[in-house]
Amino acid sequence: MKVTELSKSLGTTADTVRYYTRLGLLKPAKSVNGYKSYSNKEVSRLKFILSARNLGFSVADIKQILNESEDGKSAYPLVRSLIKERLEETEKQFQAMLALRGKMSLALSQWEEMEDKAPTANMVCHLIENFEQIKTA
Amino acid sequence: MKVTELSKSLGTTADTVRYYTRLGLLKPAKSVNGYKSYSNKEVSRLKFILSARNLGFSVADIKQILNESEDGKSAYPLVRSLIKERLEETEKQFQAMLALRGKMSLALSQWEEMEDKAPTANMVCHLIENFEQIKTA
DNA sequence: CTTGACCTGTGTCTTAGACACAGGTCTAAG
DNA sequence: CTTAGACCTGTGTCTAAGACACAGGTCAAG
Repeated sequence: MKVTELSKSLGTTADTVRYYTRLGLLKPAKSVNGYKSYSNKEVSRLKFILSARNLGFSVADIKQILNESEDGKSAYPLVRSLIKERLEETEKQFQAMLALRGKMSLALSQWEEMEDKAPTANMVCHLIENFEQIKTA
Repeated sequence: MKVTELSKSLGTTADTVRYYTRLGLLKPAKSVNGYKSYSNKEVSRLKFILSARNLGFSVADIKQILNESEDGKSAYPLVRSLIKERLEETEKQFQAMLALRGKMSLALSQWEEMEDKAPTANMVCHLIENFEQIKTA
């Protein structure tokens, strides 16, 4: 399997495969011509990596997990603790986005009815500065 | 006003102020000793920048907005169209996070009851690979 | 006159790839 | 046999929004 071939067979890009290879997550053999050659085992690894990414693990997480399992250890404890961390982070980001979304759509709806106004000496854009003042008031 | 002074007075960091200054969003005068000196006008600008960041505008957006208003134009139309874009993006990211959060917490709850198992030849971590299979089945 | 707290510019680091580029390789057609 | 075009190679740079590091300059207090 060559790079593009592999990437397409799993629905990803050649650049992604190259990236993982650079990081040492995939270890293709070298063909005589210098092309990278991915075995079935590498295909499984990539499948794993993509699944894990999909589940919210970072590439660094995946590297750790792969290391554990290469030592023949069970990756379960690590996987559980990592996903807990990631879930907490996701939860925080989620709440932040929720708040931001609310703020943005409130601003947008307020602004839609207002007439255009030029900047003044002490204000760049009344919309934005006033919005913040109201909110914090 | 010196950098740290300014940053603290508006509840941000010196690095952030330096960053905006590097980008040309803030234009401090130079003191004799070479230190940057921020006027009241710069303080207002920073206040504006922080408000806009808070509302979801990117730094590049803000740069545009500042340019408009420096030309004495009203930034309103630009501000409205930018926030629409950003809101759409935020909405997409929000949905993505929502889905991810669901997937993660489902995985976590499933995994918590399972016993540790070592990796096998064709699977790095059964937890992850099986989870994806189930989901896509 | 030294110590410590502040400042300066500049450069590197972060994520997860995307994109570019110079050059090597393979395949098919002329 | 050659050449065009499609693929591959490694390497380097770019993204956002700062955080952090570092060598060196400046200042107030003791």
